[in-house]
Amino acid sequence: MSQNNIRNMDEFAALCGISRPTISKYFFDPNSVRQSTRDRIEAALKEYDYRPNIYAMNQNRRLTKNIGIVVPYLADPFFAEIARVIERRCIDAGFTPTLFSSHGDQSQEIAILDTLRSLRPAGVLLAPLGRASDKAQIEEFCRDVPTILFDSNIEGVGAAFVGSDNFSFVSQTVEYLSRTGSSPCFFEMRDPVNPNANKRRHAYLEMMRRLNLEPHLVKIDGAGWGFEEIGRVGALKVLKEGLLPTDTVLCSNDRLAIGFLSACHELGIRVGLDKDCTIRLASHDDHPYSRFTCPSLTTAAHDYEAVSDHAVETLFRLIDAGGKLETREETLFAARLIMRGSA
Amino acid sequence: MSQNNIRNMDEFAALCGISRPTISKYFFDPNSVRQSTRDRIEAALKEYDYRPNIYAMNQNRRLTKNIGIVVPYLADPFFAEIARVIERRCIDAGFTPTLFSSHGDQSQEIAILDTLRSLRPAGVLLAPLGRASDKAQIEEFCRDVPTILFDSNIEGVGAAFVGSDNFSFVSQTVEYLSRTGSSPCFFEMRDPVNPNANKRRHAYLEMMRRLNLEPHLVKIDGAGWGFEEIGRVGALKVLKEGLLPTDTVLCSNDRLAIGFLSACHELGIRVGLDKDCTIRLASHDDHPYSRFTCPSLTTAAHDYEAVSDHAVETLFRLIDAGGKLETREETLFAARLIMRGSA
DNA sequence: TTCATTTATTTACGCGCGTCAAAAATATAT
DNA sequence: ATATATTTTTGACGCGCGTAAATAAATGAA
Repeated sequence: MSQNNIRNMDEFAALCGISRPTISKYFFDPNSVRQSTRDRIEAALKEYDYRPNIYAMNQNRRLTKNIGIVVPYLADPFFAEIARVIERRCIDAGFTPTLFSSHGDQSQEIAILDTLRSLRPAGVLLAPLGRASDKAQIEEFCRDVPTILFDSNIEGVGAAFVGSDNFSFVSQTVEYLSRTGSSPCFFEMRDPVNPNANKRRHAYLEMMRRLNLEPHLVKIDGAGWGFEEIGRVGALKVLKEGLLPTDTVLCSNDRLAIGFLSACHELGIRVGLDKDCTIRLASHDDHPYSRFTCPSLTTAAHDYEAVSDHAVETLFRLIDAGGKLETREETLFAARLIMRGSA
Repeated sequence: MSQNNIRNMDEFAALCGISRPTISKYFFDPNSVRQSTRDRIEAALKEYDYRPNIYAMNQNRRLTKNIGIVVPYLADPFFAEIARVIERRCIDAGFTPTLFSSHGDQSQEIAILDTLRSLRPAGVLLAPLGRASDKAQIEEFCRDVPTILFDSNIEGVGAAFVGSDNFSFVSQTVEYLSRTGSSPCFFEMRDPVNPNANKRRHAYLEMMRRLNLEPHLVKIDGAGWGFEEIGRVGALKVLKEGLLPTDTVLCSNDRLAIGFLSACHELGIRVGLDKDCTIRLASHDDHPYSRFTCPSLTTAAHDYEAVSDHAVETLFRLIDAGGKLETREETLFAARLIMRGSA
């Protein structure tokens, strides 16, 4: 590899002895130039390792190879993991994904949409903040940029939604818990930021009705994205004040459950199925850490791969279709019950 | 806010009745235009909400407002958290950070460096993969782009390094553990990806020497970034085979410790300070989840804020200085011992 | 071989913006 | 009021690249 003095496509074209537009064509699709031309270009590429400026490319392309990925809170390993899988799928398909985190902040989410417009992405995979989102802004963005929503739905917004079927999650955990022991109460935040939480509550109530069991909602206070701490503090209060209506607790999500476990340990309350355990605990999400808690968490697992794959696939279909889909698709994936030590 | 038909700066300038270059100047620094001009521009901004294309801006600016942030593995909450803090600092300082994760993959890390060149960032904050990094490529990148390394050092590469003082971490935990009970063995991966792990081992050996205690290294197998699982499997093996030389275990990092805890629970071994506990466990990093484990982890905490602040600050200084610093600075922050339930 | 047809390449212009040097406007000093 | 110094503004060009239309080359049929 010689000195990498090549600063732009013009210089590289000159070194090849080929006009720049032909080089440009090659980079868009290597098969679109004659084989002999392609060989010459690739020989030159080997010698001087030139790469076109991706942002200059995107400035003028009819359709870029960019994809925007937006998650509400990247410090949540759940989103970190799903982002990782999605990113890989995009790269494998020859796209250039750019990852953004709203960090739980509305103004941040709006700023990201703005940045995304500049990026001129072929498509966007957006997991909105949920309740905290500025619906109107997102709606407007989706009108301009081909967008697939995932994780958290906003009715009628975006070309499609890919997520998990909350009823499937809750029905399996409720059914399992009430079949194998006393019926569960539902442990959740009073004002959940995520719409999935509401769907899960409704699913819980509906399942309890079907099973002819009395439902108990245990609502705890707290705001923000520090769910473990919220769960811990909430559980401490509930446990200390004896407000727990049953010995079986179903948490809305794993992060709350992790906090709940922490509170139990603090109070010397044993959780699980062993003789000396007084509480059974289950939850939803199959958070990356849920198998390492003590005891490990019984939970309903997202089909991470399926959700990621289908979201990406739908986006590619949307891009191929020119940015519009016949009808707005909503795809929900069922959960898989994972029985571990906690219930 | 009227119809947002404004597609570029020209159109916006026409609507203002001001020349485009003046508008451009305004966006670079609102104070650089006359007050009356500024008022007219800002009035127009209110009416038509125009925003310049950030990537087109960066194409030609002498110095952009972009900052690249690269972490080795974003699904690790430690990096997610540090990235979050750094991102915020950059935004607050008027920069546009773009976050990249190498996902533990060398080719991915190299691809990111390539993308970063296209982005023309004013500066880059890079946490390298460590052992898996292509040192030569990173070195070359650092010659072209003002770069601060953080978390994981590469000798002589980059304008500065900001990280944690591993000796401070280990000396505090070793001192505490051996003062309050039997002396610790050191639990770590056989081939750690991260150079900090090596520094920690050396620090452990050195501390044990100083305290005149016999050191014990417990090395476990495993590759990749799934540290919890590696720790769990490794601990299971060690515990089952009775290979643990002492009842006090010091893990190289919290994620391994989380796996260790999980293994103990699986085997019915109680960890902590209570009467019925047979093992004490401590670790390093103050991982976001370490306070929610059961028992909560005694650990040596990074000063996240200080590391983030100083890294960002150093980068700004580097940018102001035109991309070169007098000498390569290495700043290490001391740890803070956090005593919790596990030891 | 010749002419029509297909494919490859080039010319010329555009994208959205930054930036220089020159011109115009304003401020300051006399 | 005039001359000088100091902003502000503008015109012209450039950044690195994409792309339509025009031209040239290669291919194939007769």
